[in-house]
Amino acid sequence: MIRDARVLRADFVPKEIVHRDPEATQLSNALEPITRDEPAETAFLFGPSGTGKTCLAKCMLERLRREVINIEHQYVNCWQNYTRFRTIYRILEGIGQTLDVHRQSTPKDELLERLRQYDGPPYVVILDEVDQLEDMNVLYDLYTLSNISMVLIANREEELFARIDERLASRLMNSTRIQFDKYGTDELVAILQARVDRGLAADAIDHAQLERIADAAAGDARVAIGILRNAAQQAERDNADQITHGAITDAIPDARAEVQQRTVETLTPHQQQLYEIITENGSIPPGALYERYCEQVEEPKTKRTIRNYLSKLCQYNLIVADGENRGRTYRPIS
DNA sequence: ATTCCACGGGAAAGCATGGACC
DNA sequence: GGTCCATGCTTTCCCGTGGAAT
Repeated sequence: MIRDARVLRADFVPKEIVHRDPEATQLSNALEPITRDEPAETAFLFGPSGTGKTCLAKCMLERLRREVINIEHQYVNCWQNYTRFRTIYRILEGIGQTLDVHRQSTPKDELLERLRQYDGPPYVVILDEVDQLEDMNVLYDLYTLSNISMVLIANREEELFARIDERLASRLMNSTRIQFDKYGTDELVAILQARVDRGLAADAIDHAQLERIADAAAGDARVAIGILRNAAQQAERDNADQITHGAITDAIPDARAEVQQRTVETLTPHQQQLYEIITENGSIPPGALYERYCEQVEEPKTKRTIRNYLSKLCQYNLIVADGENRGRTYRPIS
């Protein structure tokens, strides 16, 4: 049934990107100066999740690396590396400069200094989920490094630029901004088909079934591929050589929940407790929430800390805060 | 008008980590 | 080994702001 499990993974980067030609061309144009040994234009990729931003960025850089012999690149997920230090650390890692960087020998900006002294082949950095950075000033620092080019990925342009300060924003005026829209059903089917061809046995699944998956995924390729993967794994467990209708039906809620579940697991126990209280109640005002939390937890943190947690949960799209100040309530994301 | 509650920025304290030095 | 120390990160404390309830 499953011939190549890798292509069913969400983070698999195909050689050819399906249905993103205009976007690919724009990105390619932004990166093109590199082939002349000049710094690339800063490129922004905006769009909802599962629209191929990360995939396209990785794919294009891979291609560029094949064409231009000499180029370094590094992918940094700012969700996991949201502090200034970690972001820069990861970037240094991409050029193997971290080995002897240790806390003690790292006065303030030794890290950035090292990047500045970098003197190798053109270096392109992909900063994914860049809106998760706690301090956008890193972008300014990175921008001032002429030997490093950036591809920045985020969901919403306005929200990101609202957090970028004036001087950086004005310098980014001439950057390339590429908008990604949700996939249509046909496009999703084509994406799924490509994975099926490479990853599954022939006849494992038919066109109508792919359409059904595509519909359920509502324009999100990551979800679509997740459904396909779960259904295929189910079929494999059942020793079936075809994916059944039932397997798909079962896989749909799983795939949606999976993304959220993974996020929840990255939270601390206290944060998870808060999230649990909120999901159990559906909607709850801050006062009651804090009370419940104190009841359920051995050594409760301060209210202020809980506010920090809550805003983190909001950022992670696990909960929403309705209303301002006094009238605020928290509820789980639907 | 006053009190109450919550928000969120900033400073400071606390905690864990891992090299330096003995 | 043991102690010291700089650093990054988390948590707490302090406080100004602002809307809602009294």
